[in-house]
Amino acid sequence: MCQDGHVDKPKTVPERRAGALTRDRVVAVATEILDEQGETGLTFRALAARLQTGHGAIQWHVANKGELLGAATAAIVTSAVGEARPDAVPRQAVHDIALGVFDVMDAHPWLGRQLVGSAWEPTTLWVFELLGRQVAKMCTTPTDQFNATSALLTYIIGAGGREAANAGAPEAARERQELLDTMSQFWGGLDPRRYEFTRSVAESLRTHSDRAVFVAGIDLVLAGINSKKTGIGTNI
Amino acid sequence: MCQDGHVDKPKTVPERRAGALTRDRVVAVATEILDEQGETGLTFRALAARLQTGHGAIQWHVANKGELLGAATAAIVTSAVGEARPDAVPRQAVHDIALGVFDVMDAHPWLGRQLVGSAWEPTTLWVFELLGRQVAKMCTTPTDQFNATSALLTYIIGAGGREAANAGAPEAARERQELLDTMSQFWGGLDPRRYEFTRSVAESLRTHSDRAVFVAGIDLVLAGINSKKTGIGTNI
DNA sequence: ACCTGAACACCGTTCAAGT
DNA sequence: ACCTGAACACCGTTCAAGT
Repeated sequence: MCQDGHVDKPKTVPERRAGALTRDRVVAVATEILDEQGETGLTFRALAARLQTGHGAIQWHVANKGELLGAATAAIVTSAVGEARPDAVPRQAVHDIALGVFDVMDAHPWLGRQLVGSAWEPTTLWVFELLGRQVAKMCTTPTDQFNATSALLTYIIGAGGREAANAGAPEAARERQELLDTMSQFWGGLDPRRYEFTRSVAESLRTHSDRAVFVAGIDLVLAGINSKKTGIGTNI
Repeated sequence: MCQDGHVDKPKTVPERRAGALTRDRVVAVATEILDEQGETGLTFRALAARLQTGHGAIQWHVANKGELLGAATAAIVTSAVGEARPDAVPRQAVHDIALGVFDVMDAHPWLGRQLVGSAWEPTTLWVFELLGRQVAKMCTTPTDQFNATSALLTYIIGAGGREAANAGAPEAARERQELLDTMSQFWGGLDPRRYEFTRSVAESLRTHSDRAVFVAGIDLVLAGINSKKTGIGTNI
């Protein structure tokens, strides 16, 4: 297209083609595909097609698919959870961290399963660290701190996994509210003898906000931590 | 081998071969393979080989792999979580349910990922129902009950997913304690400025029991529920 | 009804070969 | 060093054909 005359380009960018193939670019485009088509849509061949190269070339930058998914996960989550504001009270700081992870899991539904599957990868460890600093202000012993932080981490990541499962449900095309209406009606029609509780919360299912329910769970854990500190609620 | 004379067999068992191929048998053998080799080891071909049939035959009984995994999951979990003892206090009953799921996830590491991935399948819904009945004795409004039960379910299933991730870690062959020692040493050697908290709980990691940490998390949520009921701990 | 096995489309990964 | 593309082994699923 462009007529390329003899222009003295500054030698800052030694690119060899329009978009040089770097590991970052591979990961970025992989994230695009993941967001559009989910985990099953991401193949080395689809990735190669979009990057306009052979699929073998990609594997020079990332060894295998697991590494590719891991890198995409790390890039997103790390930038999502920043340092806590130094003046924030522990509860607020934990909210910030938890919701940071939650929102990013909501925006990239494939993230949930990925984070669940990676036990103590650097990304997970960093979230653990950030949560732990706040928990440390609320618990006395290291063991209590370890337990409480583990609980928060397990809950947060578990929520993401379930969010991902919901997003990838049978009819993903259907509207969320329409799906909740159908499910709520199903719950309401269950056998009262076997599903007395589920029936009783059918309306809550219909009107609930995933995010609000998520935060409510965080607050329950935090309240549990706090009640333990004050010595109240230990004998339930 | 056996000489088959004209024996009048009772016509109770119309079996056509030693082990007739039923859906239950397919699921049972699939579970065997899953326990031995994990999710990647379960293929229709491997299953067919062990069942001594063609791999197409299996697909007459179970339509696809998802259904196979779902059936295996349902069979195990349903039998693991029984009805709660009527005389148990809520906390004890929740422990029974939660530990029932945890132990079965621990025995079948592939279960975790499977339960995380199935959002509101009958199996999950049943655990939700059982948990909810106990929570209903501790919370007032349906919304609080819904939120609290969701939190417990998310935590329990999330824990199973992370357990599964740990079991499928790089060197699965290594002993658990050896792996914890290595990890603990790594945590202890982290940069004190970036990982002050993680460093401080390195010893807790080394000596912790997965099951105890799991229960501690359950108790935090329960304490949170209780503190909300008593109106204490709402302002953390 | 239940079972068989060939065939199809697709995948991750490897690797000899290029520049 | 970076990239190419053929080749390999393997998978889930389909389906015409048998009993």
